Amino acid sequence: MFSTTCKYGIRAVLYLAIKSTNDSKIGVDELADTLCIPKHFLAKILQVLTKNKVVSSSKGRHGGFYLKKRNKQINLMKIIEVLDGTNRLTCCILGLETCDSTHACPYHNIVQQFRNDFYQKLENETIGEAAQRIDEHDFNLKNL
Amino acid sequence: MFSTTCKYGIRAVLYLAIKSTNDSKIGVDELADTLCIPKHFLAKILQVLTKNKVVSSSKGRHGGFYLKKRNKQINLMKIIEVLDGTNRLTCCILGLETCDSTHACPYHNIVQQFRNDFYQKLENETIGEAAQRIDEHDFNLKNL
DNA sequence: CAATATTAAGATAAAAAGGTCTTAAAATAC
DNA sequence: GTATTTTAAGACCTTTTTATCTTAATATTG
Ligand code: FES
Ligand code: FES
Repeated sequence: MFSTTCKYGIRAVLYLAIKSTNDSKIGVDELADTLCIPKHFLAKILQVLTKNKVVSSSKGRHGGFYLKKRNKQINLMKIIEVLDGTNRLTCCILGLETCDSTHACPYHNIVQQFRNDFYQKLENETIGEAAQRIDEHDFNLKNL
Repeated sequence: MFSTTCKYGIRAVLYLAIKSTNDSKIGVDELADTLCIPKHFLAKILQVLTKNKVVSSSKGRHGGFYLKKRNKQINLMKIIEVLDGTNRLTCCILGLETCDSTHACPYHNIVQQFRNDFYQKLENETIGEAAQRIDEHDFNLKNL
């Protein structure tokens, strides 16, 4: 469904949304350590996300990655678009060229309903809202 | 969700279920051609499926791949197990080590309901039944 | 300004997935 | 039995994905 890159990216962004503030940024080391993600790989992912204005960063002492208010208003789908492209979520589960109800494969109908819902959630929920939801329900982001 | 291998495999098996009989087997060439799948790659996939008794084959003149009655009674999940392993469908969508309600990631609940349904379908529907359903509703298996 | 901490950038490597080719083996038809 | 057709098997190549490493740039602190 998501590439490993994208899984790492989503988890990192959500973690930042919960734990970082403008005054307390988080370094790649800590982030990679906490979330059990290969450090250099995560660094690269965060660079891409930074370049695409999904996360913010600052260099030097007490620097690190963090989310500005503006970043928290971005919706989750944006992360996926940046890291995986949009096609990955919408293409036919059996790999057929077209995926729509007029060329439905045998599993299209079963899959489509769910995908619409999931898609909606990803498009309508901001990073900030997701973070809040995670906090409230104590959802998991780490490999414990 | 599925690997390319598995997508090809599923489509090929379902096509065989619809079109082949004991007396009219289908060669890799025709199969690959019809379904737009790289020939040698498909051959390899079919070998694995044959070795695992999901499809049947015979060599020589008028040989090819086909499904025996027994093959048609196998459920779809078997194909996936053979080609992708079972883990791919059940693991956490964010890549966390454990995926269950007590260690739910932020999307576990949204995903789990669908996965259960899909899983059920794959486990409960035999290849023969799927073929019949495809025939009835004219579902698509080819890249037209 | 100098020392230091940290991201940015990009080259490189390793592993996995996807795809091709060649030869062998088997079954059938003649 | 021989020629032919077809799968079986496995070596090999290519591309994509995942992961690592090195150096540069930049900001902060003192
Ligand atoms: S056509 Fe296969 S999922 Fe839509
Ligand atoms: S814990 Fe993430 S999908 Fe189940």
